[in-house]
Amino acid sequence: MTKHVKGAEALPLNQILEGDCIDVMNSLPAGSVDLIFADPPYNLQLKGELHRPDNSKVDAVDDHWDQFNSFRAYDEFTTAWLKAARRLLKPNGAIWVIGSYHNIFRVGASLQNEGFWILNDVVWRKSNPMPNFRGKRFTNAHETMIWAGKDEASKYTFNYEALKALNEGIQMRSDWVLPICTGHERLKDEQGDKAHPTQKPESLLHRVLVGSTNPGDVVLDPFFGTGTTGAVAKMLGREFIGIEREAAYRKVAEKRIANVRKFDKEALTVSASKRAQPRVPFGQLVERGMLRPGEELYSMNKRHKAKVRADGTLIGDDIKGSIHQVGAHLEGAPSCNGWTYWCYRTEGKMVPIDVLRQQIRSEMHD
Amino acid sequence: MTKHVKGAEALPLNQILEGDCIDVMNSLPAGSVDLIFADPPYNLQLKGELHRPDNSKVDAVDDHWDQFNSFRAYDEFTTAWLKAARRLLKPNGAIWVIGSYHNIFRVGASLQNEGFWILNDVVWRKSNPMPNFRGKRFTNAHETMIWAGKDEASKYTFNYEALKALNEGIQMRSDWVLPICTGHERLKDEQGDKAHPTQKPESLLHRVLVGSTNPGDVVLDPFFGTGTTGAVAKMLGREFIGIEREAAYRKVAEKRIANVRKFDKEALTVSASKRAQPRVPFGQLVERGMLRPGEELYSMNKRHKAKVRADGTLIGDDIKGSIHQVGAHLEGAPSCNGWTYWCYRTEGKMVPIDVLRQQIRSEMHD
DNA sequence: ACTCATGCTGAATCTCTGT
DNA sequence: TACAGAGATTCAGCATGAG
Repeated sequence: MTKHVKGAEALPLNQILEGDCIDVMNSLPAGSVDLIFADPPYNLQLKGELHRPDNSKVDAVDDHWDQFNSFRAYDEFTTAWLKAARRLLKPNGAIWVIGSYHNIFRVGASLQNEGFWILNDVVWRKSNPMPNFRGKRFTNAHETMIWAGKDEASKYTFNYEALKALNEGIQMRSDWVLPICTGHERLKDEQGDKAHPTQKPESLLHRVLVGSTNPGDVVLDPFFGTGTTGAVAKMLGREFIGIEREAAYRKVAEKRIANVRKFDKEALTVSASKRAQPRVPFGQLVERGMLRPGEELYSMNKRHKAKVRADGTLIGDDIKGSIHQVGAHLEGAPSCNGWTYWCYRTEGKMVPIDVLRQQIRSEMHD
Repeated sequence: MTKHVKGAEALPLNQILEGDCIDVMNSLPAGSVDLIFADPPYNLQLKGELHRPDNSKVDAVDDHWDQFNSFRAYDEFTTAWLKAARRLLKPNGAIWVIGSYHNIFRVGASLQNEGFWILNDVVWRKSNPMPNFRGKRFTNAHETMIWAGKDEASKYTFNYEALKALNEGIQMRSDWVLPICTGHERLKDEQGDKAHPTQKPESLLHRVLVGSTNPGDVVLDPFFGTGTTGAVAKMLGREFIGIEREAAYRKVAEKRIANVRKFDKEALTVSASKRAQPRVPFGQLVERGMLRPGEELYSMNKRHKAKVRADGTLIGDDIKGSIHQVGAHLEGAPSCNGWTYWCYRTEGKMVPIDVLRQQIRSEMHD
């Protein structure tokens, strides 16, 4: 356990800071965190946790009024920690918040009110939920996570290809089927009771962190509890900052994280997006003699052809321009990826020109 | 189409009332309705056009009724119709509201503020959602419904046994897998285009009405559209009241409901659908910690090995990809079932990874 | 009659960089 | 900061028509 650092210069990485999360967050430098994962409390009875600015006492009131007041207190608490969290985020940072129907609607509305931009709501579908014993409602078999950018303009991190790979080649959906935290993973205290009432499974954080951070990113969890976020961040080679008020939770989390080993570097390399690959202008294929000026290219569907010019543009029957422009014009389409649209002839076969680009890229890695 | 009745004495049953839903609701007698099902505008805030990778244009929901100037304007609208709706409910009445992440958090918070008591949030998991075409977010594969009683004391209707029967003898959960409305069920206008941009599937309303109403109950839908609520209510022997502003939608709904026949009693017994073996992506074994990134897998014939990566892909000597791709490449085969090809080492023995998949599947049936 | 290939569509807040 | 241009991007289900 480490006291948090006063002053804005140093970021206390891979530590669990002690104290109230709003105070601690306000003591850290603005714009320094890549991702926040938050599992806020939603026990409306514990008004002490709820940070009402005025400690005004509510008169004896009917249930409805009292309920309204506890919602209002919860909203004030939510708004306060969200403001502090948003200040900490880098411009392209993002936040995840998890909750149930008791609090998630208030959290979501507050997120929007504070200027966060919701990207998805993601449903954690529990494969082994507790049944509804009295048979009066549906089995409460899911929790809701909200993923939001710092603002509408944020260029948030989204490792599309890695998530698609995790899902065996199909784009990852907004509903995730994962078991609740049980067995060996569930931390126990010295009496053998569960150390924390709502410990989240590491599988959930694995998917969140693989999907929305890169290795080396700073991940902050203002309601750290027994440290699932920190443990998974360490495994995945991300830096974490935890904040937790309760000494008992901090103690369990410290021990837990000390026992975690980071995965191999090789294992952490994740399927990369094409967007991250170096850009190769089409003209290079001509300069390098892979294609010759005057050579003809054919569209995938074989309905069109065009000639390569020395400057790396194409000329068709009634159009000249880039590989993309000519393709789009010929197809009457708003846009066209010329790399996959055009083929050249070699050894009697038609081969997409993207193969030549791949060749150049692989040479660049040598 | 019938004009709504002025005066509080008579309830206009099984009719579609014309006009703004708040005005019409306020003209009906208080405390007269058992259930409200509401599918309000989602306030999507779409900006530009969106094209599929094949360049076809997505038919966006850009209707005038979905336009609001601000969150505040949307909140005022929501609060107003919820107040009118709550007045109409009998003391033991309940409400369902459906929405997406664009609006559901604001709707949920307003419900709580107005004194409704949330019973469950229910997730409609779409079996065939529209993908995310640009690869920038998760597939938006679900919508959220909130089920709430008029107040905390309401003795709401919940047909536990009927729902359990619908679910092959297992308690109904808060996540429902149902397909979107397509094919013959999707209503068309005279031009053959979809009659309504957001028609809901009858299966969804079937489950809502079987679960939370009794035969003869009065069900009100203030955003009636093309009348799915009315059609299913009629089939199930419930009374409905619809409210709809747009004449075109009312016309389609009238015709639709006229063609609906109430089910025979036997027909209400739903045939059990055979459950397919759920697909388990290999990545889940990694997320769940059954295999660790960096761990080595061995081929059945022990001639090859490969390392697990954090995104659920494998990396071999000169190849990376899915368990199937890497297996096929190493064997020089056109395809390979990675589940039976790869083994992991545990307690000195080699065990096929398919054993781990079976473990996950058995958990899913609990 | 049956299979297979092709085409269309669904509540969607859906790009990034250089000039 | 607005604009232009490069270039990256899809799953399930149903309808239609060819073989």
